[in-house]
Amino acid sequence: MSTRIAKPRSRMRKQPRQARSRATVEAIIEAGAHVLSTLGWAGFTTNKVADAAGVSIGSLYQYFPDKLSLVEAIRRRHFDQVLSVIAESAEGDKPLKRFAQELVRGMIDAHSIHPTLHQVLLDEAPGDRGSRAAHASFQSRYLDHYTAAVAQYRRRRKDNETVARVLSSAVEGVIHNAARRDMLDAPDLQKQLVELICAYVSGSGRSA
Amino acid sequence: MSTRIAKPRSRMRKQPRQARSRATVEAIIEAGAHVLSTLGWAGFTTNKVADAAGVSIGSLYQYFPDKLSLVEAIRRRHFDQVLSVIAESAEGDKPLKRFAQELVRGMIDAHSIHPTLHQVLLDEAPGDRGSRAAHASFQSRYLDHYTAAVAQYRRRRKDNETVARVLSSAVEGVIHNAARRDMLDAPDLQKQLVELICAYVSGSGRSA
DNA sequence: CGAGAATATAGACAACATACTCACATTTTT
DNA sequence: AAAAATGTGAGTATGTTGTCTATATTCTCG
Repeated sequence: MSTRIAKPRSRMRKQPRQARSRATVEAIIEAGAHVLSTLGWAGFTTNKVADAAGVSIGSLYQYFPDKLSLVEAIRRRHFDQVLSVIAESAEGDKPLKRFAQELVRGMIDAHSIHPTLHQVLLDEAPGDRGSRAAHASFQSRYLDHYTAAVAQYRRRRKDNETVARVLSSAVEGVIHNAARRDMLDAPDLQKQLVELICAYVSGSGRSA
Repeated sequence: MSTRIAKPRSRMRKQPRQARSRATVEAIIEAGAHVLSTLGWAGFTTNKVADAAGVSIGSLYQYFPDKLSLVEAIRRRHFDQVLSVIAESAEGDKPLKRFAQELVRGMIDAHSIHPTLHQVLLDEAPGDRGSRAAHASFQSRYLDHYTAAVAQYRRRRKDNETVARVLSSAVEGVIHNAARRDMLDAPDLQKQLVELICAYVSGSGRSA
């Protein structure tokens, strides 16, 4: 009934109302992503983030009640970006090879800005109380795209769940490894990753 | 000429001479591996390690000049273990499928004790000045096993380097993902990972 | 065996880093 | 010009690394 906004209080201490403060919040999140990506969770300090964003530490705590809520905002933004990229690569009725190519390209693009952010968010940064659901939802939607693709292209029907999981973690492993070496845009690697996907999905169950 | 021992001074402050202190050092390294695996690099504090090892902080610094030299010792021990496991899975003249099975089994075994230690050591924990060489050497020997296997089983000769890299990072990705979920011993997963390896190595270059 | 040397352990402490607060300054809106 | 929103940065409480000295244990050798 009231005009009160339903946005969670735990996420932000204060809602930014003017354009100026919205820019501040954006700068903090972007700087946070940068610090997290380059220095890892251990090097992710609120003071460094405030510095990198060009704002004072006080301003940071004006909008984020604590460190975790900041990393939560970063996580949310990054996962949304990745999901949309993946989703659009996986829709439609393409032949397997085309799907694999677009998937690989999408994954590489999604990791080009902050190469190690994804892995840091997944492995190092702790998830806070309220984020479990969001995180699980992301993982689930993420896997769904793989499962759908696997179901579409694979001959055998059994173990589609497991196959999707293996495929997604294999792709992530390759992307992650390439990101660590600054090799994300090596064309050899793209080609081989596409081959791996095609070979596994189409060939699985033949030589058993 | 002198009887001075050539062991590096930077690794240990004092060489443990009595059995008691050798046990202490071992306990510290083991506790360190445990803390690193369960709490990650950010939670890896010297006090926690000393506590977990059941020794005082003073004892820890008696043998390790600083935090990095401790993580270095952990790294060395763990990588030696993994390498020996991999090496013995990859020797001999087995058919591809048998090689893949033993490789997968070996990787799973190597990660069963401290499931996430490998990833933490690779991604989170910083390498110190002197360890770059050792680390590179490990990576290189590690890749060599893959490259040898790839060269042995693949039909096409080109891009063996890249194929080995893609394969190893894919395997690591799957293992790592399973470790995070406590699914390392799910038999489905083992089977699918074996299939992935076989499909990629044997099928690569067919549908191009 | 037993005294003194060598080795090992303990934990208080100094120096520093980090998360987060608070009283106040500045800018924008009304 | 009053009020609301935004921005500031020194300051506090807490935790971490690594040192130092006192104490306990083990070894060596007459």
